[in-house]
Amino acid sequence: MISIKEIAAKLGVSIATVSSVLNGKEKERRINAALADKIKRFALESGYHPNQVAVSLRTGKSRIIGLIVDNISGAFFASLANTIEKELEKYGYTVLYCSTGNNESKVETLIRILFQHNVDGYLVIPAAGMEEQLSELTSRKRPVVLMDSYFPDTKLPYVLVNNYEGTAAGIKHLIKAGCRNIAFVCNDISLVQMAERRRGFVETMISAKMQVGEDSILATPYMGEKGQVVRSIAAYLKKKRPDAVMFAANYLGVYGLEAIKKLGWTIPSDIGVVCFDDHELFQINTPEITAVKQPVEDIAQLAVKILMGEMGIEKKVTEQQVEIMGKLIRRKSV
Amino acid sequence: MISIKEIAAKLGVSIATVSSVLNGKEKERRINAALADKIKRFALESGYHPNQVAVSLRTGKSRIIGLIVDNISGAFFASLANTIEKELEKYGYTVLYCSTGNNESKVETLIRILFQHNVDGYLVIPAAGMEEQLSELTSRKRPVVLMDSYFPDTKLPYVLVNNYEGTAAGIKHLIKAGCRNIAFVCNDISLVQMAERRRGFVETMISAKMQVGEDSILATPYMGEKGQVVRSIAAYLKKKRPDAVMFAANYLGVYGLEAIKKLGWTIPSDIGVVCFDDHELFQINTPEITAVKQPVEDIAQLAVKILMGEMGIEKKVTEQQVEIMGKLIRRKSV
DNA sequence: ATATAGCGCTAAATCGATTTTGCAAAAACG
DNA sequence: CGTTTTTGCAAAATCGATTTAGCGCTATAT
Repeated sequence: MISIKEIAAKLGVSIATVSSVLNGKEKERRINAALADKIKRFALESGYHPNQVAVSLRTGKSRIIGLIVDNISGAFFASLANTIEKELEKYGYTVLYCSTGNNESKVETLIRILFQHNVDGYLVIPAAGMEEQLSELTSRKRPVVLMDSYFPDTKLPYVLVNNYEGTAAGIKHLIKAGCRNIAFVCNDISLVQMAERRRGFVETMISAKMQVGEDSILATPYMGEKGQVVRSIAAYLKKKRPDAVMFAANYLGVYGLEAIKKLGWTIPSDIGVVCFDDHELFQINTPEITAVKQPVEDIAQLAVKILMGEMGIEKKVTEQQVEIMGKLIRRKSV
Repeated sequence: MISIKEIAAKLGVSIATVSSVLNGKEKERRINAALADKIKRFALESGYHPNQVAVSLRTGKSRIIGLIVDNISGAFFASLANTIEKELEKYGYTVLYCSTGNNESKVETLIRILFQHNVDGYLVIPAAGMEEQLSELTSRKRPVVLMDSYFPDTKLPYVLVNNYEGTAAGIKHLIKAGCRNIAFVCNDISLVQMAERRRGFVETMISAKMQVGEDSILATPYMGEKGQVVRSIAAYLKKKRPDAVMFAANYLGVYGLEAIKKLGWTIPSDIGVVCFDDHELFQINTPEITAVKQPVEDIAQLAVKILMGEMGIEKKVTEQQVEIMGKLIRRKSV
């Protein structure tokens, strides 16, 4: 690995001159064009690439973006990460991926490590307990953009699907199909997005003048073991006997399908099904399951764009707290 | 962010003393215990953490491991990444994840970027075209460990499932269940692992004195569009009419299930099914699909261990090219 | 009597870049 | 011709750490 020092020595000039030329400041520094050319040519031929660590130490920038999620598994994340990486590459940035594994204590360590590596900006799927640290980051001029969820009390930029309208679209679809006794299965996470989906369900039902009460909603524990969740859904459905059900998350939909299978019911004749957030399985299942698909790519793209705006790499995006419409994919389950 | 310089100034000692103490070299450098304590206490109280970029520039180490894959989607990768991150955390290392997106030209750039960030070691799911660069890395004392596949011509360490034995186990399971006309569906990738699975099929069939010929194997194009692959599998099965089929990859299994559904055949009465590599869907499908599960966690753990050995962090692992047995998960499809 | 080793710490070199300042020589000016 | 400006580059400071060499003195060994 050749360094700038060696180039300078080989050409008999100072490292300052080499640095200036290679950073395109030859005009500004009035470097002789012939000399500049010679330096550029030599750098190219010798395969010189600046040591990023040294650059980072001096400039405080790293050309690295931290992507923080609680868990890497899951199609949502996979698709998100792919798009983000693709987008960031356009700007010459690399992704440093970290998962916090639902572990609050790890969050602090993690963010500190990234900060000490001069990570320039952060894309974050928020989890409880990181609010403060993320605000701290922004105040230290390390922009943060949230995805998938947000903190209601902060002004941190975010991009996510419109949970309210998405759920409403699903419910309206069921109503239009003639369902009258609609149930809603969600989990007990106290995050904003779940509350919004719930609100979408309740308000849509009310404004359609349909019956909706406490027993229209099942909130299963989030961290529950799979079998348990399936059983609780089955028990709920058996008691409630709805003619349609909407699941508020894709994993709930998957479990729900198993519950329905266990009950021996047939979709859509015995029960109509819609799920918020799509899942690979829904395309393969018999019958295929109607779902509200999250615009994952749009979310990722916009998040990157906002981040780049904050970092001064791109034109600043003024609308910093954005909800994007999801798309109802009509299949065979209604 | 307080720096070592500020600590030294505040305590009226030299930077070197602070550095020695905080790096646990107080004994070696015979630093006065009282002074050492004072320094440690002050560092703790002031929340000092060394700037990793500066450390990296000086030492040439970064405490970062690069995880290079071609594509982040897919359950295999997700599970792998999770375990790797967990293991590396034990050693105080962070993962820098990068995907090459099946793009040969990106590989070079990517590896160079990582190298310039002083990435200490590499965990790689190999793809064509990275052979040379990875060898280059090892010769520059940046250890590389491969997972999932390997390069037959290099001595790079690797950890992967025993493809031959795994396939053989699946085929034997079918034979034991009474199947006589067994088909094998693989893809046309010219990577070692697929060749091994194929060999596992053919040799097991032969040694069981069962008929096996050209028409026992379907090699579908890898990059094919989903619908096309499904159709080609369906056409093949319809013509061949086997009483059992083994799919050589989980995505082939998923497509295969669709093909079988399209043919209107019932599993396992019309056709027995085994798949190499498990998939979430296989547990949910009716009937559940028997599969040879890759020991993903074991692979990840061992790969990390070998890497740490090469980096001198742990005792060197002598067995550097390892194949781990997969596990046949008996379900309802045979 | 001289050489060596130990003490506890500091000064300075170093990693590889960027950036500010400085300084001759050449050019322009009066 | 003497002075100021401009030109074109070099020297040095800087980022924040690690690490080697050495300071000046005393105690022990040769």
